[in-house]
Parts: sequence; structure tokens; C-alpha cells
Amino acid sequence: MTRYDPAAIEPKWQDVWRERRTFEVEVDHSRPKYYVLDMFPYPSGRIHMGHVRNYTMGDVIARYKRARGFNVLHPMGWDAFGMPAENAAMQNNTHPATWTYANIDAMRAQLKKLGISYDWSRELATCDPEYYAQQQALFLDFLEAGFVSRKSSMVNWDPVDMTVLANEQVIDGKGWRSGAPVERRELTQWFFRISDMADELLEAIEGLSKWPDKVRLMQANWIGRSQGLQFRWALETSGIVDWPELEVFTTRPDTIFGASFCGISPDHPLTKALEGKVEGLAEFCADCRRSGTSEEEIETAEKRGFDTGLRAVHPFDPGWTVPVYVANFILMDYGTGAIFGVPAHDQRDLDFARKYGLDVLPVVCPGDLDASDFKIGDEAFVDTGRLVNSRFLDGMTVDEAKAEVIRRAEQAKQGEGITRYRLRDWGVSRQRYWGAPIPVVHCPACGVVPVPKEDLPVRLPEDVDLSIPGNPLERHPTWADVPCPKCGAAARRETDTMDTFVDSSWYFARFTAPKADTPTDAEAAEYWMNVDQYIGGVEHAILHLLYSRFFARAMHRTGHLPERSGEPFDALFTQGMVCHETYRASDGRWLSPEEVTIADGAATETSSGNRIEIGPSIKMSKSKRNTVDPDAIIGQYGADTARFFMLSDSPPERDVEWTAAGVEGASRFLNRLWRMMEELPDRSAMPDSFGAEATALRRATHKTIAGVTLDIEGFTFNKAVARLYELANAIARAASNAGAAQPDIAFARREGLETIVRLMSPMAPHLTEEMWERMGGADLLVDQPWPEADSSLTTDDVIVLPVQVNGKKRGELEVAKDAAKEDIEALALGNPDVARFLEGRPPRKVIIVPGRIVNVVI
RNA sequence: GCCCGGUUGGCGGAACUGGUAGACGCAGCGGACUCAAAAUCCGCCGGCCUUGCGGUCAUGUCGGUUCGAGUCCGACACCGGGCACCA
Repeated sequence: MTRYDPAAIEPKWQDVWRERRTFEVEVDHSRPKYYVLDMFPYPSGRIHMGHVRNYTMGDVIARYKRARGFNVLHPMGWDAFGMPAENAAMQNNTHPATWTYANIDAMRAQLKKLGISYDWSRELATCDPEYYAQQQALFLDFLEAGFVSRKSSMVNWDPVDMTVLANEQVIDGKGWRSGAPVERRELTQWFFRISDMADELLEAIEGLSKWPDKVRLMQANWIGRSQGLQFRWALETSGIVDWPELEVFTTRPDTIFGASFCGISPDHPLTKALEGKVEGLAEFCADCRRSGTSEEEIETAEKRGFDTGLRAVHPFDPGWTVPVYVANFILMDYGTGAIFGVPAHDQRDLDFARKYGLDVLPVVCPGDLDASDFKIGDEAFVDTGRLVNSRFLDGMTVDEAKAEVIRRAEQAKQGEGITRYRLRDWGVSRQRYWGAPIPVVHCPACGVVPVPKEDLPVRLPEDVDLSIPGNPLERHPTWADVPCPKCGAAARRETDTMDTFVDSSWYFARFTAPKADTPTDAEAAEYWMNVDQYIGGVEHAILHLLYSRFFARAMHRTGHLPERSGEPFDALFTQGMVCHETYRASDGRWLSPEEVTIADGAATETSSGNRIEIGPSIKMSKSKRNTVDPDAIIGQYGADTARFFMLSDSPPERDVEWTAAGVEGASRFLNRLWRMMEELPDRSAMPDSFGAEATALRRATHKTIAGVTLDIEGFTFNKAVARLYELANAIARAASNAGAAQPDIAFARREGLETIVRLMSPMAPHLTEEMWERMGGADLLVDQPWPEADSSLTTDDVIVLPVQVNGKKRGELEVAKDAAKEDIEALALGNPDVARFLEGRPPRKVIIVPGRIVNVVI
């Protein structure tokens, strides 16, 4: 008897695969390609079980497709720029690069222990000048092609630290370090003009048939196309400012006669013009700007307004004017930053009107109600109905009224019906050190001048001081001082770096030729693109995926990618998070699961014996210390157990709770397979005939092949695992029977176990490779083709049909697979379990769904 | 606040297109093996009523459609993800 010893066999096979370069791939036109991409990680320090889950799923697909004969590209790299490196540098007095590369080394070693089938020769890190040089080249091409613009936008400003803050660094409206209330401040920044592509990005969602519906829906809503009317209202300004009209956008032009106020954003140009001239307005606006820039913060803030004293003239009645308010809930980024409020038919407008005592006039009435009976209480009426109180619109439907108002506004040259998008341009400027420098120079004479491509990369300086807040590039004594590339005069480098989303928006393309001296290589991109299967967390459903879709288009138009569908990722799978409960000591310290002992539902700190609080199970994160490091699991059980457990039990798209008990179960199963191998009779020739028991086992085996294959294709790995357990149980039952030594049963048992080994190869590659070798399999298992199910063994001749009486199951029938309906009905009515309820009367109705069910209605 | 998900035994979950609710695993209970323990193997395992056969309730809550609803429709509750500078 031998022992299953993962500590010995896992490194053994990893070495074999590495020496043979099993997973290193090249362009090979003789074979179909398949590109599997796992979202690359941010090198935060250590791998956690969430990564293990993501990368195990990717590996199952990669190894499966390889067995199916594809030339599989499965690369891995590092999303290595970002804020945490700067924070760590500040805290530990190291350099962001030192910290980042140390983390990459640690995490690479962990990933290698897992035996994922990556082509490590293609590894890349986005902070490597080799990578960001090509990104800067892309930026210059985008700039030339008109995909880049420069404009002003709002940032979070910490007035004490005098620095821009990320939304994450704003806690309850205050700067995370200084504690000072954050303000919105306007800054001129670089943008990618993604909104120009809004329409095609929206239209193309339709074609993403292998993406989850929820992601497609979220993207469509994010882009947010709406039809509306943009039109001009004349202003009565009483001479305060010279501002003759206000441009307003609405998606509900039909409600025009229900308007009771106009609202403008605190950041609207008119507001700025009025600030010094209307008593109290400057204070009100300053108050509104004392808030972060996030939409969540703005939308959940208390709705407040300020009456400017101006009045806007109703476009269809010169004698009708409404007050103009500055309101804190109106976003300057959407529409024109100005609206007209219709309290009866918009909840936010209604709340606002009640607060400031404005009219509430219903102009759309539910179809089944008389207009005079229709009153608005606390809830706005947002459904469709019939127009009332609306002069020439009375009696129209909402759609008719919308069309009519747009028609009249256009005829009077007061406005036009237009399409608007919620999607805003992508601001890529960051006032930070650890990112790719934006390769332009600001010249006092020539303006913005691109850095010539031959001067790339624009490298980050290494001698920087990160101990004080603010952008170290701006402070650096010499780095920014350069001659203008055009005129040679003294000029200054752009000190903004790029959003890290830029880095991750094209890495999939770079992987196809990671060492090319241009961003991509035409032949490699032509062969490898698109990504056939992309796998990662659902938290990236909108931003990262949308930006990548934009990049794929922009890269095609600048000659860096073949056209294909215009989309980078043909199929997408979004997996759920790995969660763990949290532990907190009475002094507020977070404790890691390793420091805690749980007994009878109570937790104590192992070192002190003190009672501690068990918190809710949430996504594993470094800050709450509820992570489980795979090294401990791998050390105790082996990588295959960790992998197999991550695939068991939970549907991949759902969040999972990490439990040690589950790992035990997975480990037990792998050990059990090993023992089954030890007890297996010697290999023998296929017998001439099979008895009933051997045939039943062979049927189970071939049904498992068919089922597991479908489960892998459909990303239902948990079901595949359950099927493998069932087949193992069937083999064990056959083995324990008296006739187990009979040649037909012995053959079926061996066939069954060999099948398990082959089907499990993508999930537990080391154990199965070792078993394959010991069972006398040819060559390496990793090079074997995927097993095929024998279709004569996957269908049954006799099936069990449940019989219901009035929809409740009362019995079962055994019938031939293709039995006629009349025969089934006769059998059903004759069944004693049914006759019991019939009591001799004929049934009212018998419903027979072939192959599924019989329902007798009495 | 807005957009998107989820909710099934003690636990993770299964149930193909509306057709046997609880596959498979974990935990638990009982037994075998053992001096003993571990490991392993066998059996039981949603609630209630019933000695049993069986009956009945049950898929977050309330209502609806249907011969039949975990699955479809309408309301609601709770939990989670995203909201453009976390990645």
C-alpha cells in the first residue's frame, strides 16, 4: 500500500510540466486557438482564497480546452500600479516599486504552488517601463486620432493636506488623514472620449450573447440612452445678470404644463454668475460643494434648494413664469445641468416642492380615473396615462404628448428632440506618483505638445519623497523641467499619471505579444484575439469591462488590433466572492482565523483565552483580517484539495463561505480515489459480454462523461463534482459485491476509475497525473484527449415515470422509454396508488407529458 | 437615492424549457472494525401526525396564473455588488 502524499507529487509534476514547457504556446496556424484569461490581480501582498477560486476555474477551462485539442493561451500578470503601494511606501518608508515587486514575487510563488497552467513566459507587470512605454505610445495614438480631450471636472479636495483624494479616501465626507471636511474643486484634466462611442457600445451589447444577462443589463443602464427634449426657457433676470435664456433637458416633455420650478446645478455657469450677486447664494453653493464627488454621496444628501429670485418663462405661455432654484441634487454632468421640475410626476421634484411650498399640478392621469378625482399625496405618479390640465395636449397619451411638445418646440426653434447618454467621458488624470506618466509636455508657446514616440518611455523618477501628501512628480526638483519637443524652449512635463484602469484596459492584447516593441504584434493579435473566455469578479461588471470595450475599439481604429467583432471578450464569466466570518477582540483589534479558537459556537483568542466577538461573514479582505491564506491549506492538504474544494458545493457565480470542514471533505475524497486505485484489479482485456451489474456501472461511467463535459462547458463545476462523487460511490458498491472479481465487473470498475481520473484532470491535475502514471496510462495525462461518452450507454430503455393525482405525487410507473400515451394512461389508472383515490370513478382528465410525468385530475 | 443580483433542511447546495423538492457533500446520530483512538466501512438524517402503510405542511413574506409553481406574474421584506479617483 502507498500513501497519497501531495507534498511529494505536486512539485514533481509541476517540475515535469515546466521542463517540458507544456503550457508555453506559440502561434500555430495548424490548430484552433483558445484564449482563456483570468482577471489579473493587484499585487496586494498575498494570494487569498478568492484568487484561488478565480484561477482554479480558469485553469479548469484552460486544461479542458487543451484536452479538446485547442492551442490554449492562458497568461498571467500583475495590475501593479495603484494607491496601496503609495500608502505602504508612506507607512513603511519604502519605495512603491520595492513593495510592489516584493509582493509580486510572493504571489507568483503562491500561484506556482497551485499548479495553474499558465504560460509564465508571458508574465507582465503594468508598472514595468516596458509595459507602460507601450501604453504611452497608445495614448499618443489615441490623442492623434481624437479619442483624447482635456477639460475641467470636479475632484475631492482635502483643504488641510492640500491634495486630491480618491473617493475611497473620503470617509463620511472627511479626508481620511486630515479629518477635514472634503470640498469639490474644479481641475483641468485628461479624458478619453468614451461618450462619443456611447451608442455603439450600447448597440454592441446585443451581440455579447456569452456574457451574463445581468452584466449586459448593468452596462446598458450605465450607458443610459434616453430620448428627450433640450429647449430654451427665457429668463427674467431683473437685471441681476445678463443671461437671456436657460437651456433645459427633460425626458418628460409631455409634463411641460405641470412644471412649477426650474432647477440648476450648483456647478452651473449661471449659478457661478449669480454667486456674487444674490445674497446668500455663495454660502449656499459653498455648502453644497462641501461634499465629495461620488454620485452616491450627492444622491443621498438631503435635497436642498436656493431661490435665486430669477424667473423662467414657460415656453408655451409668455404669461406663465416659474422660480429658478439652485438645487444640490442636480448633476452638472448629466444633460445640461438644468431641469424643469414637475412635482406631480417625479418623486424627487415632489419632495422638493413640498419642502419649498411649490405647486403640485397633475398633468397625467391614470386611465381608469376621472381627472377631478385624481390627487397627488406623498407619492408622485410616474406611470403612463392620459394628459389632463395641459391645454392642447389634453386627452393625448404620454407618447403622443411627448412627440407633440417636441414638434412644437422644434417648429418654434425653441429646442430640439435629442438623444442623451448617462455615460460620461472617462477622466484618466491622477495627481499621483505610482502610475504611468501621461506623455505630453506643456510649452508656454506651443501649448500641449506630445512627447515624440522615440523618447518613450517617459519614466517615473525614482528619487521621490512620498512622506508628505500631494503629487511627488509636481514637487520633484528636476523631473518635470524639459525643453519643448517642438520649439526647444523651457517647458514642463505633464505631472498627472494615468488611472490604473487604463493599464487593465489593454493587458489582454499585450499578452498576445508581451515582448513586442510596439503595443501589439499584428500577426500574434490576428491569431490570438479575441479572448474566448474571460473570468473574474462581478465587481468589475461595469467600469473595467466598459473601458476595455472602449479600448478594443480605439485600438482597432489606431491599427493596433484586428477588427473582429470590435469586442475584446467573446465570453464572460463573473464569479462570486469568497467570504469568511470576522473576529474582533474587545479592544477593537481584528483577529485572523488562525488566531481564534471556536468551541460550542463561542470564539476565544487562542493566545490569551479571552472571549471575542464573531462578526458577519463578508468578502475576504486584508483590512478585516478575515483572509485565509492558501499556503496553510496547501501545506496541510495539498494544492489539489484546495482547488477541488473551491470547485465543490457552491455554484461559481455565487458568493461562498469558507469553511475548514469542507476542505476536510474534499481531502477525504481525493484520498478515497487513491485507495480505490490501490484496490483495483489488474488491467484486463475487454470482456466479450457484460452482465447487468457491469452494464449498470458502465452506463453510470458514460453518463458521467457526458454530464461532467456539459458541466464544465456550462461553468457548473459544483454539479460536475457531485457527479464524480456519484460515480465513485457506484464503483465502490460494485467493488464490495461478491462478484467484484468477475472480469466484466473488474473491467467496468477500472474503466470507471480511469474515467474519474481523466475527468478530474483539469480540477486536481497533480493527483490525477500521478494516478494515471501508476495505473499504467500512456504518456502524460495532461496530453491525453478528453474522453468521449459512448452514446449507446448514455440512454435508458426503461424509465420511471412519477404519477400525480391532482398535482400531488402518489406513485411511480416503470415504462418503456417510447411507450405510447394510451398504454401509459392505462398503466397509470390501473396503478393501485391511483385507484385508491379514484374509488372506481373515471378521472376528469389525464395529463401525460412524455418522459416526464403523469397527472390524473379527479 | 439610483442600477443589478440573491433568499430552498442544522450548513453548502441540486431540481433540464412550468412536471417526483432536498441529488451530492458537510455536520450530526446509530452500528461494524479496534485493547482504545484515529482512519475506514455500513445505516439513518426537513417539520408535524402515525407502531407501520401512509398522511400533511414546507423553497424569504403576501397575493395571483396553471391540471401542476422553487421555477411565471404583481406587491413587499431582508442580504450582497456597483455608482465613474479602491482595484
